[in-house]
Amino acid sequence: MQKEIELFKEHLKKINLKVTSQRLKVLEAFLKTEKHLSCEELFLIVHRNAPEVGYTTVYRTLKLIQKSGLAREVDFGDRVSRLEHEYGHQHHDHMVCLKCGKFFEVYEPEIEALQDKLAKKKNFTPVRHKMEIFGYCRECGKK
Amino acid sequence: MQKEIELFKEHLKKINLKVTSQRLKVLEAFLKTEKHLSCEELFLIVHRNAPEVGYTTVYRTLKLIQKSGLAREVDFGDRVSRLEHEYGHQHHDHMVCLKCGKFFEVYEPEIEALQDKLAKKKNFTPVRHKMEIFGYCRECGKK
DNA sequence: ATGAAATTGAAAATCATTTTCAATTATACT
DNA sequence: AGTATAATTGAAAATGATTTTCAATTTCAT
Ligand SMILES: [Mn+2]
Ligand SMILES: [Mn+2]
Ligand SMILES: [Zn+2]
Ligand SMILES: [Zn+2]
Repeated sequence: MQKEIELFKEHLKKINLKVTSQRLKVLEAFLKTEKHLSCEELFLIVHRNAPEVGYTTVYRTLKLIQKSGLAREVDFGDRVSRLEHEYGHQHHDHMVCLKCGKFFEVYEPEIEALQDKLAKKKNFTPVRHKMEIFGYCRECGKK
Repeated sequence: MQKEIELFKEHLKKINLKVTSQRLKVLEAFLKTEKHLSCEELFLIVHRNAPEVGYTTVYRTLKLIQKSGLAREVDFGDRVSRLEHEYGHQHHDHMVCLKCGKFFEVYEPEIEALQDKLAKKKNFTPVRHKMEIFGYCRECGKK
C-alpha cells in the first residue's frame, strides 16, 4: 500500500497539487477496500473514521486517484460511477447478472488479442476498452 | 418503415397500451434518423414539426421503442443514454475516439464467438453485451 | 515565518431522468 | 354513435449523481 501512496503523492507533485490529510484518508480507504466502489460508498467508509471529510472532497479525490493510474472507472450501466483498483491488477472485463446484480471478472487473452487486431485493421490506436456481458448467472439462469 | 411501425403497434397492443399520435410521431422521427440519438436530440427533432409533443412523452416513448425491440441503448460513457436502430441492423460494437469524439461501428465474428464461449465456460447465460474500444482515430492518432 | 496558491466543506447549481397529477384521449363494449 | 374505463399527456416538481461556487483554511516553496 505504501507503493501506491507514493505513486499518488508523486502524481500530485507532478501537477502541482498539495498533499492533504483528507486526500490521504480517501486514498487509504480506497486502497483498503478491494471492491468496485461508488463515490457514495467510499464516502460512507471514510466518514466513519473521519467525519470531517466532506462528500465533495471524496468526489474530487476519486478523480485524482483515477488520474494517478491507481484506479479505473467501471460502468455497469446504472449511471453510477464505480472505481476498481488498477495498479497491480491485471486488466479484466465483467459479466453482470441481470437478475441478482452480481458480477464476475473475466479475462480472455484471445479476445484481448483480437480487439487489438481489430483496432489496428481500422487504423485506430486503442487506449482502453470496456467489455461487459449481461445475462444470467449460474443460479439465476436456472429460472 | 411500415414494418417497424407495425411491430411497434403490435408491441403496444400486447402490453395493453394505446396507440397515440404522440407515440407515432416520436417513433417516426426515430426511424427517419439513422443516428445514435440522445433523448434530447430526438425531442428537438420531434419538436420542430410537432411542438405539442412534450419532453416527457419522448422519454417515455423511447423506453417503449427499446422494449419493442426496435432500438437498443448505447453508452459511450458520458452518462447520456443514446438509442440506435436495432431492427434490421446487425449487432455491432463501437470504437470511440477520445480526441474528436467520432465513433465507428465494428463487428468481429471471432470476438462474438469467443464471448459466447467464455460465458458458457462460466455457466453464464448471455443476453447481450457491450464492447467499446476507446482510443485515437486515424486522424487524431497522428498526433 | 511568510505569502501566494491550492484546498476545503457546505450549499447551491447542474443535468439527465423520473415521478406526480389533473386534464385529456383511446379503445372496448354497449 | 355513445359511454365507461383505463391509459396517456405535458408541465412542473422531484430525484439522484455529479459539479460548481465561494469564503475560510491549509499547504509548501521561499
Ligand atoms: Mn473488476
Ligand atoms: Mn452503432
Ligand atoms: Zn444472478
Ligand atoms: Zn478522432
